[in-house]
Amino acid sequence: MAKILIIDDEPSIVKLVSAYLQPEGYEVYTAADGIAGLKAARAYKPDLVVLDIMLPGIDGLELLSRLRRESDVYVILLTARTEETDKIVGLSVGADDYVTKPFSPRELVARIKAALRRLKSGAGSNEILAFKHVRIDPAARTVTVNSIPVELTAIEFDLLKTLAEHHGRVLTREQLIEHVWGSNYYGEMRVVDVHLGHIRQKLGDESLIATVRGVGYRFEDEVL
Amino acid sequence: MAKILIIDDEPSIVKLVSAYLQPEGYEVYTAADGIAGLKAARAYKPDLVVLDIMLPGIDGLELLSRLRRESDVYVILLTARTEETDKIVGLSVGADDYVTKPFSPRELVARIKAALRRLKSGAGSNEILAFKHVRIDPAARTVTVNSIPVELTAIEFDLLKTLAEHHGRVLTREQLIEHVWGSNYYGEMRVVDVHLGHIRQKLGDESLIATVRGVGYRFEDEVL
DNA sequence: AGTTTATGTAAAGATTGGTTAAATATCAAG
DNA sequence: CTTGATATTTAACCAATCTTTACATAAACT
Repeated sequence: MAKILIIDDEPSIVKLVSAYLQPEGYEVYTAADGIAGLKAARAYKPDLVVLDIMLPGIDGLELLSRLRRESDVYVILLTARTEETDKIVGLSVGADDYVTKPFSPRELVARIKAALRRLKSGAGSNEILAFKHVRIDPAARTVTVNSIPVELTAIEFDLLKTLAEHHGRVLTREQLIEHVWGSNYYGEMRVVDVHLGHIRQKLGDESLIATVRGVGYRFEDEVL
Repeated sequence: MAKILIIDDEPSIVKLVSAYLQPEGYEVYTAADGIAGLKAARAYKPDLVVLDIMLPGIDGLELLSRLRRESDVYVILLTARTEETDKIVGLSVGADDYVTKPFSPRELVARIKAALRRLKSGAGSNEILAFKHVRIDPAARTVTVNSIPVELTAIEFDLLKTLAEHHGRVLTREQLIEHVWGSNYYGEMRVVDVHLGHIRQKLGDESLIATVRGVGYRFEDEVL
């Protein structure tokens, strides 16, 4: 999942924010001063940086402007009060959002999520997928076989949609898990088999999903 | 796509903002003073106006108040500092949002997008929504089921309306909150469940709202 | 045949959503 | 400014459902 870098010298804040982010599945990296922050940003290539404006060594704004020279990463600035000047200067230097201390962790997490969602958008299209008698509508999350609606669970739907989006190509269990579960899944690969069994059962003979022994599964879009 | 009018006498700012907006597919019009701005607004009927408060000729606020007499267009005010007075006066005269200079083009673009998104989907249409036995009148904010009026609270109404406007599509709790509560809500997502429970209770079996487990809710417009 | 890989099934475990009730916020009227 | 009515939000519980694991069986390949 997404990588987040927190640059702040107050351990309590770093701890608090990490505690909120990690359970959500984010990879959280931290740095306690500007130099370390810049290095960490280069090393880990985070998707988002939470940056305290008050830092020992390099000042937060200075760090931000340096960061901007080499990266387009989304930066949320943490400012010490509603010092309006901080806000203005911060935004002019290139911050994407800012949160004033004291802040609610919940709000910060919400902003982070919103930002990442916005960044990621454009991933899965919402086009209707139709093959033979199978029709998949991602917007409505409905599936019909011969115009008869079929009820699928969330995972079953995502699995079928992923296969259909890559119709004609074999997808390994790992690839399917990457798409449907995301990269922080550490369970068995065999889950895929079980859910696929359920999909086949529900779609009947028209499931169009072929097994490629030793490799994975393929959604058949044409007769072979 | 959407039409945006920028009214500002500083060519550098006009250029900068245009440069950010045009690649996004917006039709961008510009005007360098108040008179031209008002004319342009009448001629092009933009969906959104970015208006600098400091203008030669007619002052920005004066222009805004004139504009308001004839149009309901969304206006983002560009103010020269964080003069709180500017903000307050601006909003009281009818601006919908404001950005302080110097600003990050990125932020301005984000706000424009957000505003247009909100306009397009939510408050936009005032058409009566009728499905099966449910009839929703956004202008009067009334709902009837089988011609019998049903009393809904503000949030319940907006929630139902939002779902009906996107009938046939699944909306996540986040999307519903974005529409009904706006983008700066940082409370629990489950609040949606509670209000939905109330709506269902009041509308009875005809609520037409389906739960899509693990995803969100969908307003059913046809039998599947 | 023997090995490997996939399928079907069932039961344990985890999530999710409906519901309720209490806490909090909002608003109008006194 | 209080009060009371109403609306909204939070939190908790529980039932329903989904997900995962495990294992037995079946099929495919060597």
